[in-house]
Amino acid sequence: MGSPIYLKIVEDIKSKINSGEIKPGDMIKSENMLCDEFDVSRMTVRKSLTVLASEGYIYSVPGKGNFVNEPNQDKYILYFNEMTSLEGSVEDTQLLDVNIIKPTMEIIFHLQIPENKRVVLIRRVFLSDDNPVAYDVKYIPYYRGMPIVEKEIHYATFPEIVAKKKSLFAIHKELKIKVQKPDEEIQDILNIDVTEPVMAIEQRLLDEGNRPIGWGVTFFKGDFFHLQAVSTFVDQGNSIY
Amino acid sequence: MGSPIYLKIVEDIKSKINSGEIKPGDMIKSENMLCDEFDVSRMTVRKSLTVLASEGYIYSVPGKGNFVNEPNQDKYILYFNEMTSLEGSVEDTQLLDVNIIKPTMEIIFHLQIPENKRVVLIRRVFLSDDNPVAYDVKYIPYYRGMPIVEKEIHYATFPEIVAKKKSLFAIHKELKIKVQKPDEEIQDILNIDVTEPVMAIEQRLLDEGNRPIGWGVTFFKGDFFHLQAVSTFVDQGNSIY
DNA sequence: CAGTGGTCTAGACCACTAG
DNA sequence: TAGTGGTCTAGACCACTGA
Repeated sequence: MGSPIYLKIVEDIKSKINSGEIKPGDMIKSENMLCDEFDVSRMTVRKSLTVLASEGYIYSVPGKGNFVNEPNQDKYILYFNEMTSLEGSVEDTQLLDVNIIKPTMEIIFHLQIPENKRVVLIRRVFLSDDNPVAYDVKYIPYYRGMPIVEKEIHYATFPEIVAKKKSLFAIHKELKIKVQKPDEEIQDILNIDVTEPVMAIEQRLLDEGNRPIGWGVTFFKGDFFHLQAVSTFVDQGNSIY
Repeated sequence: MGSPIYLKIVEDIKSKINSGEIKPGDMIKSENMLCDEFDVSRMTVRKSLTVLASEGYIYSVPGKGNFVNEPNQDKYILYFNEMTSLEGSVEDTQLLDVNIIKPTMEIIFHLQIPENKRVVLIRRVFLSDDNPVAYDVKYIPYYRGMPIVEKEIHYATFPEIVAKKKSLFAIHKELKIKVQKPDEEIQDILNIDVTEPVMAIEQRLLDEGNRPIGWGVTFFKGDFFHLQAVSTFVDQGNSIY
């Protein structure tokens, strides 16, 4: 009962959408009509419509009206973190090496750097019960004076490694998720045979200007790993707060 | 230029956050102070703060102030659709069978139904160049008069199958993504041997009241499948529109 | 208590769309 | 031209936090 008027309007319109009374593509009542219907000022109605729009229910076209959105069926929220996404989580991390190398063509492509530019290579193994469960390879463009402190790299996630000073807000990330038959190197490191499938998660980090600042792949032993995702368009309990 | 004042305020605060001038946990200027600073009314300032909050940059605590959020490092947007996520996309679908069956314990668990309730089983194979690339199994609680029309099921996605009449807005979905060694049935259907890894994507559909209304798994041949995800917290070009 | 954010009003002017 | 949404104002009252 204590809930504000604008939320009542939000609920009213949501229920009309959920029940199918108004369908995707339909125009909803105009703002002025809603003002009359609920006997409120236009700003209050607009507050409601802002909420509905930010939750993806409607969109507005200036000069025409507000319209019901197509539900975005294929959109999910995914949580991923190479350090914590493992079942039972990682107990220890083993830093295989940190090296400054000449980039391969693949690395040049992914980091979009000149051929003569050097690259920092970081290789780690994640352990659970003293058994290797993931193998992690990362490439970062090298610049003079870069602080490559083993201790810092040991337990850091990729964005943390790259963004020593930058605000993490500015970093854009892309994941590519694949299954893979382990090659000999991976079989060796993860102590598995060729029939054990591996989840390969490729991470690309980009700065504000969409310039690559890091690229890497983490190979997870299949039986120690899964991802979960949930659809958007969840009525988040009308989270007051 | 032509851009409204409230967007200038948004940009100003965003740049202070991105540059690190104000950091996660910091309180930003109070609304009244921002009114003075930009010489605008409070509603205009609040419009700006609403935008920043909806994009995840800030949150507000009544009686205290507005605070900079921790960037949600681990959150990604994932797009998935069992019919279109395959490389080169599916050219054809083969409906193996549609049956009404007695549920196994696993199905009872996932659909949260009584033991004596019957379940509709749908099995499909997705083909590309006449080769099987995915095997799809779905379970839906059976109710009398349910229209199980083979033609409809042939090319439909899971939510479409379940939500014949309901609005798709009301459906909540969960995905579980795993790699898997193919068992003999899958080897047979996808025409692969045990060394070929398989991506298993489990889908759970829930209605408005979080009651399960569908459960299923799609097994993708590894070399024909990958997923992509991008970080949230993207400055979506300040999409005016 | 003074200060904060949350809600709401009753106006205003603008640019856009469509008949 | 009438109707739509987009922006903005200058107030108001409220509940809440902290000194």
